[in-house]
Amino acid sequence: MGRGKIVIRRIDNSTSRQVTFSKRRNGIFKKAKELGILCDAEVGLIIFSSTGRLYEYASTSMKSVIDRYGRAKEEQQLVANPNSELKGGSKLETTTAQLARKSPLMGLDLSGLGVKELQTLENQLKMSIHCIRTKKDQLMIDEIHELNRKGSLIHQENMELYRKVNLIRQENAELYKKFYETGAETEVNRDSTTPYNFAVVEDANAPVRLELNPPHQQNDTEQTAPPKLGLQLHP
Amino acid sequence: MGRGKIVIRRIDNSTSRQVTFSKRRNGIFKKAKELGILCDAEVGLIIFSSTGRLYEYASTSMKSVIDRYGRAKEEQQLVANPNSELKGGSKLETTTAQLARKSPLMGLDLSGLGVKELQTLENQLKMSIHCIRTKKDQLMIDEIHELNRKGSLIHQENMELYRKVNLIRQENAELYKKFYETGAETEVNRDSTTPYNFAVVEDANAPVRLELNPPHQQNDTEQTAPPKLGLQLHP
DNA sequence: ACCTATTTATAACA
DNA sequence: TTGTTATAAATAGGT
Repeated sequence: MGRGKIVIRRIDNSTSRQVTFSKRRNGIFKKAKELGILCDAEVGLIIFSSTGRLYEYASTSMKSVIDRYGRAKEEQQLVANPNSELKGGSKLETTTAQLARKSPLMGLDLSGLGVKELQTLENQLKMSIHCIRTKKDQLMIDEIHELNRKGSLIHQENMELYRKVNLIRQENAELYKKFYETGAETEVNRDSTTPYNFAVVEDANAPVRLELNPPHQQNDTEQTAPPKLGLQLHP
Repeated sequence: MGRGKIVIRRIDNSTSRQVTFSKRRNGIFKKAKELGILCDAEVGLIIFSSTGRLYEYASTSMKSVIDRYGRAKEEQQLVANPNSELKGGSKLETTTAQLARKSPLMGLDLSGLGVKELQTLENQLKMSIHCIRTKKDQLMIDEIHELNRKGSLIHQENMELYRKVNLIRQENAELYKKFYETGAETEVNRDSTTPYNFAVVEDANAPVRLELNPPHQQNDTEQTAPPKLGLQLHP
C-alpha cells in the first residue's frame, strides 16, 4: 500500500527503516486500539525498536494483560501436559552462570583504543581479577585452616600442661605428707610465692570446655616444630 | 476500508463482532510480523477475545518480550526516580529478587537486547557480585580475627600454666631438699608415674616461640567465660 | 512532516 | 466460517 510494492525483508537503509518503523508503529497501534474497541477484546502490544526503545499499548493495562497472559499460559500447559511439576532447580544455576560471566572496565586512559583492543583488554582484566580473587580467597581459607590447626595444637598442649600440673601437685602433696610424717617443721614455702593451694583447681576444667576443632591430620612429625602464625589481618 | 466507513465503537451484533475480530486479528498479526521483519524490531502482541480466548504473536518469544519489557520498565522508573540507590543491602536484594522472578519459564533471555540494556544489566550484575563478594570477604575476615583472638586467649592461658608448672616444680625441689636435709629416706616417688625430672624442661620454652597476635582488647570480664569457636571451614 | 499514487485491509454481502 | 469485491485505510517513495 504505497507508491510501490515492497517485499517483507529487513530494510537495510537505516533512515528508511526508522521512518517505516515510525509510520507502521502508529498504524499497528491504531489497529490495536480499534480491535480492542470494536471487538471488546483485551489487547497488549509491546514493541522494541532496533535501537532498543520501548513502545507499548494496552487496552486495559500492560500489567493486567501480562498477568492474564501468564495465567492463560499456565492453564494451557496444564491442559496440554497434566503430568508436569517435576523439577524446578536448574534455573538458579543458569542465572548464576550468567552472573559470573560479566565484568567491566574502570577509569584508565582508554583513548585511541579500538573495540577489538578494548575487548582484549577487558578479557585480560577479567582474567586478572578472577585470578586475584581466587588467590585471595584461597589465602584466606588457608589462613583459617591454619589457625584452626594451630588452635588445636595449642589446646592439646594446654591439656598436657594441666595434666602435668596435676601430676606435680600430686607429687608435691606426696612430699608434704612424707615430710611432715618424718617430723620436719621448717618453713617449706619460704621461697615459693605460690601457696600450695593456689588457684589451679577452679581453672583446671576451664580449657576442657573450649570447643576447638579436632586437628585435621595430626602429623606426629610436625609436632616437634613449634607452630608459627603467618598472615596477619588487621581490622 | 471496506464497502462502507464505520465508526470505532463496540460492535453490538455478536456475530459481526466475532467476524470482525477474526479478520482484524489476522490483519494486526500480519502487521506485527511485518514490522518486526522490516524494521528489525522485537514485537509482542497479546490479544484476548471477548470470549476469553488467547491469541498471541511474538517476533522472538513472548517470554523474551515480557522479560525485556520488565527490565525496560524498571529502568524507566529508575530514570524518573533516581533517589532509590540509598542503601546497598536493599539494592542487592532488589537485583536478586529481580533475577529470581524475571524468569518464570526459562533462564535469563538475552536475545534482542540493545547495547544500553545490556550495559544496564551488566552493571546491575556487577553491583550484585560486588555486594556478594564484599559480604563474603567480611565474613572470612571476621572469622580470622575471631580465631586470632581466641588463639591469643588460649596462648595466654598456656603461659599461665607453664608458670604454674615451674612454680610447683620449684616448690617440689624445695620439698625434696628439705626432706633429704632432715634425713628421711623413704621412696617418695612410689605412687607418682612421672619421675621428678620429667620432660617439662625441653617443652618449657616451646610455646613462647609461638608468634600469636596480641589480643585486640583484653576485656577482663570476658576472660571468665571460656571462648568458643563458631564458623568452621573445611578444606 | 507532508503529499499522493498505489497497495493493502476489510465491511458488507454471499 | 470462508470468499468476493467495492471501498476505506495505510503507507512507500518522494518533497
